[in-house]
Amino acid sequence: MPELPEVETVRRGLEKSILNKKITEVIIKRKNVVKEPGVGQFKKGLIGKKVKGIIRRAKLIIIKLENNKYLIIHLRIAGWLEYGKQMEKARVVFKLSNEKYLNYMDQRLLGELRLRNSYEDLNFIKTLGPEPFDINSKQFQEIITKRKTNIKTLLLNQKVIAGIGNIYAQEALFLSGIDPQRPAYSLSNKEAGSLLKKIILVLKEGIKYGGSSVDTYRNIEGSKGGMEKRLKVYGRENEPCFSCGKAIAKIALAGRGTCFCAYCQK
DNA sequence: AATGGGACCTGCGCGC
DNA sequence: TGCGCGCAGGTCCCAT
Repeated sequence: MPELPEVETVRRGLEKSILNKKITEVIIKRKNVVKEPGVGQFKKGLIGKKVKGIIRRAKLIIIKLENNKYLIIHLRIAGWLEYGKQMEKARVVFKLSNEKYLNYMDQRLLGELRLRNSYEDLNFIKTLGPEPFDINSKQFQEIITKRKTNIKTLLLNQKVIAGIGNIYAQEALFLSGIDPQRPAYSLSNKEAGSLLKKIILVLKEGIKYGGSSVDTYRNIEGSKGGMEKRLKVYGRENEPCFSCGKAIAKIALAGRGTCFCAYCQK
């Protein structure tokens, strides 16, 4: 799924659905998705515990429990969480004290669940860059203008800036009129400032419309997002640019599909 | 130090 | 219809 807006949408949904509910049962159908601890300890640490908080950091959902343990969920590419009835295709099911279920769905089995005593010390989290909302344009300039990689690939590097993925990177670059292939250091201060503004704008728009359901992503209620209809370049190869009308191009950067308008983005 | 490619998985759509 | 291939919202590991 799941880039920052989708994960934030999930976080808000969880806050409404499972906060202060107790986990009464954990059914693990695919034990490989539970990365730590072992499935026995995983269940034992969760069953009978009340949910005390839902945190998002980058693309991670962090569920705080009353025993001060944290359930850390990374949805990776195809994961989502669905609340309500128990689902047949769920990989892990959490039964709650109100007789409802939280289903961990993940067609491709690339997602990860962890139960830990803390989350800040998880290596991935420790090495994350700042949230886009937490930096100003000067800090953003300092981050990107030292780097040689193309700007689009840099935006996907979670250690540089956290939460942006392949959809929103392409959208932000289109909105700021910057060619995704440009070396990061070649951006002027003005361009860097504009890019950060557009990143924040598009992420906020994504949150406002409940995320993008390009493929498997669903919100807590199992519904699609509304943002996928508002995307300007992602998934629009050969379709007309909304600004100039010429065909949207698609190239690969660091192995990832990248759509952009070669006329509007310089 | 930083970059690119492959690996991890499954399922879908496309062309032949 | 059936099959093989390429591709998919993310991140890690390894060789260079």
